[in-house]
Amino acid sequence: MIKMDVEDAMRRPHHEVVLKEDERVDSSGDEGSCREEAAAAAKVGSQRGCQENDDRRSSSPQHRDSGKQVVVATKKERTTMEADAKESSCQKEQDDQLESARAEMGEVRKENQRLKIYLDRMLKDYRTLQVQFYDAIQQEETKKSTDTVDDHDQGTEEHELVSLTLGRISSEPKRDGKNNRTSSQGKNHDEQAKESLSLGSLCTFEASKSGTNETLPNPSPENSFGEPKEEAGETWPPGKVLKTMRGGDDEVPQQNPAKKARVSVRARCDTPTMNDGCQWRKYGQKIAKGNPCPRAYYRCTVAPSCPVRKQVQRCAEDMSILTTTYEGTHNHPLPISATAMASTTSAAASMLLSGSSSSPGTAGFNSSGNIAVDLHGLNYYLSDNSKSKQFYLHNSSLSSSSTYPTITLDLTSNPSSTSSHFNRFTTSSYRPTIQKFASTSLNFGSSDSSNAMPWGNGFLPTSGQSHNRINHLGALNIGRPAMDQSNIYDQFYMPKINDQAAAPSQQSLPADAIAAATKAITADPSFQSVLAAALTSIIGTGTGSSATGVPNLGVVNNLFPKSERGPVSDSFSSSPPHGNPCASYFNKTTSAINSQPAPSSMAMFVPPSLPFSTPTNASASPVDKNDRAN
DNA sequence: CGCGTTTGACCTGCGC
DNA sequence: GCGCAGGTCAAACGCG
Repeated sequence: MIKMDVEDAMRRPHHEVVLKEDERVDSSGDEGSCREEAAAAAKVGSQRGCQENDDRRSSSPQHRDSGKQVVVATKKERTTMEADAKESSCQKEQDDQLESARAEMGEVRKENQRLKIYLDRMLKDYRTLQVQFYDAIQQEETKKSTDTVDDHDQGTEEHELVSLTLGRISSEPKRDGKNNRTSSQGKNHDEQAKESLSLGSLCTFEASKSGTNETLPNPSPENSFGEPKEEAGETWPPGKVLKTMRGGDDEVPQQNPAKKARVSVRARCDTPTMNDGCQWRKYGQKIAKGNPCPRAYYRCTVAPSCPVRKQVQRCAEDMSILTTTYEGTHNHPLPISATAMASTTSAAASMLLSGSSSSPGTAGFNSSGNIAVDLHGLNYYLSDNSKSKQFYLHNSSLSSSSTYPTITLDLTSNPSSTSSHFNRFTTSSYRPTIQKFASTSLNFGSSDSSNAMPWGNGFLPTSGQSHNRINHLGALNIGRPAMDQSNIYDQFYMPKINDQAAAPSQQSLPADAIAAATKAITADPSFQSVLAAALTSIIGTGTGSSATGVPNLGVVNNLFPKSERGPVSDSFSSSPPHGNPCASYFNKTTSAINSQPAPSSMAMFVPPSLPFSTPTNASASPVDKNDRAN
């Protein structure tokens, strides 16, 4: 082919050859072919020339005319020059190609820049619209809330509920006009949240929906989660900072020693610890006074300098309840599986601190203790300790943690309140119930492990199905029936992740259910918003990291050595004191936990797990009594 | 042998 | 100042 082209080119005028070669180069994109072609052309040309010369020579003896010899020589030179010219022209073409390629690259870069700008613009617009949208939604909720309260006879408890909602923007004007917030305020929240959490999550306080309609004291920006997260999560008492630094940790210096928030999570969990997606190393264990169950101390090992610690302790009165207390904020990218918990605790800590800034202990909450924190699409329903069993906010003047304001998220769920609260959503139709926490909710209260988040129990081998499926959903219970979640999951993840374990659930879904869910997703703006928020929080933070533990698209899992990203060995594996009622729990193998981390491929794409246990039973025992007894 | 856990000792803060 | 309790350290230990 090259030969034919070259021969053809030889017959053509030079410019034609150039054109032809351009075409070839363009089509093939291979500079080598051009060079090859040029070489071939030169070769052919020279051969022809030689042949011609030979012919001439053969005839030259007969024509010893010097003039003829000059003619022959001229012809020979011409042929050679022709070949050289062709070669040089081809090199020119190569240069041109390079130039054009460079120009093309430049254009592409410019286009990339433009796209980035465009994307930024879109994100901004999206957030703005989201805020506005939720404002509108909240107004609707305000209307409906009255009915909702009537529908549930645990109204009193609801007053005391606090909701931590991950990932949603719930800058809500609340039930009564007092707290109506303008969208601009919502924007502030958004920006603040971005600044403080880098999660794109927003956090606002929701006013009570109760009849008393106690509302937040008109949360000012600094009251509503606006504080830098450093204050929220990474605040350590001076002594602790010193200790940490003494210990060689690269402690983040900007911690505010004045504040140290703790977020305590109570959940039913059969496993020694809840799997929160993070890597922990146990560094101590102590029998705390008043609780025969030892308290275990864990340190985050995802990053050596990570200041986050957690304490794990069984509830003395209900061994199935595990209390996990988090301190600090991760200063490194987190595996997706850990982001939900990290952001939740961070949000809760921020909420607590922001509240305490104005009125220690309860400030920031409305007088009835209602708080809604919106994070990552997860709703946490909490209640104030002083009034409810579900949410415990204590200013630990009563306990050793007196210097640490602690917010407790009770996920043990009281069926009469939380459960029904959630059931409201889990039994709702596909159309999102525009209620207080409708669009996104974490189904902590579900008694059905297949519905519930895979925390804790969800990772037990027996619950592998739900574990894998929900895992991928990134702990997003969109506040719909479980089936919806499955569909959502399926739609978003199944095409990419061929998860065998998810198959059964998928199969169990009627086609029309899928269609309905699809329709709901595409038709319902709130749903879209929620999903968008969730996806944004996951995808939009690919750069990773902030101290709040922004997800890094799961890359983290591959960044660390196996020992660190491998199974978490959280356990009370130590032998409990003889006769210790906690023995059965402490002696439990950690295999369930250790087997929990998703396959690496999964971990890359999937936001697995909020490893809280899912309440199988409702009993809200007094909270961290065990914690504070001492 | 490396890594994580255990566990006694030590440090620190707080109340009396 | 002393004692108590929470929290941390680090050597010893165990497991894979």
